[in-house]
Amino acid sequence: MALAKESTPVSARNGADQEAEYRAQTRVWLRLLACTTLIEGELRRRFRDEFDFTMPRFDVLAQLDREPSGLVLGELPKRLMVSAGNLTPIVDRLVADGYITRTPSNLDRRVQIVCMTVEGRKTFRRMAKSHGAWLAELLADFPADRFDGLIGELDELKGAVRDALQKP
Amino acid sequence: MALAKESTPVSARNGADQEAEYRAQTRVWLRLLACTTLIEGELRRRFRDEFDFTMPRFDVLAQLDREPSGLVLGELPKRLMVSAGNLTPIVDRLVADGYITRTPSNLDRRVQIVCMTVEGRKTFRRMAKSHGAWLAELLADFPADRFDGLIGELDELKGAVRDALQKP
DNA sequence: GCCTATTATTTTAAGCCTAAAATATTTCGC
DNA sequence: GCGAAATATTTTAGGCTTAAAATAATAGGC
Repeated sequence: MALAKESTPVSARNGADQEAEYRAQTRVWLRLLACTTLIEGELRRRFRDEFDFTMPRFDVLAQLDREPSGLVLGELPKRLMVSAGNLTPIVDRLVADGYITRTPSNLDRRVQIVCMTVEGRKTFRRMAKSHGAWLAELLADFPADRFDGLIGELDELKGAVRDALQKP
Repeated sequence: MALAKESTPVSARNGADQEAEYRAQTRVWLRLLACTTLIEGELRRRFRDEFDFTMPRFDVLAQLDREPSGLVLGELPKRLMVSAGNLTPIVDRLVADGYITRTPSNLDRRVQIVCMTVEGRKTFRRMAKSHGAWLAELLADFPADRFDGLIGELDELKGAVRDALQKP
């Protein structure tokens, strides 16, 4: 089993092995979920308390910060891995608050371009700095020399899941 | 730096090191979030399509499945790491659907005991089986011999974050 | 040039989630 | 026993999320 990796068909294994792998997979998933929930909850709380802001709003600004000339609105749901309908009210409010602009394209009137304002960029940078510090605080007790290893594992996990989703 | 771990105070490091660690921490967080979002989204989709069910509802049943004699209602928010108010409508619906019962305690009329019904237990077991198979499918391409290592890292990460949250 | 399919976006319906306020009950100091 | 603090739960207000339907505009076949 130790060398079998994913190439061994499930049907070729005995029951005990399969059971053990099921348990390991479930444990990975539960740990992953617990870590994410824990960190996400704390970040959300701080965004709210410190800046009266939400993470989804911050995520939109983070995408636009990297695009000085703005972004086609339809690009946001893809990059943020959320549904398009979801973004409509979030973008609405960011526009109303003056952090971003939304202008229809002249070439294709279905398309809109969203772009950060000067005010938005300033606010974002201030929040991003705190965001980094919060993360540093939350992860301070994890050995720094093992970050890279963990990043590698998570990258591989992400790739494996993506591949599995691609297949059908 | 390689041996410094978390014991080196941030103030004692040079700027480049600190920058590098910030980036590593951010990468860990983004990978963690991406993996969780990816898996969670797919599981949610399948619960919906296959069973017309949601993950929060499944999570409640999963807790009750381990407690043959039921659980004090107030225990659920703690175990599931969600707010109490959140559970009220979820439990309401599970009761309405006949999967669980909710009975006031005779000793303390503030307290309620929730308990899975026979029907609920049957439904849960059927869904849990699929849940395990879905997870196995999604994680099939990740080397089986590295699950334990990843579980260990995630456990440590979770512990580190918990400790950091404890401090103030 | 018209009609259909496609694409971009918004709307709708339903459910999840939190924080904070409200309600109901119990416990405990006195 | 009485009243204040504590505890269990629900309600409320606000925001996020999805899937599916609706709207609007463009592109392409004929």
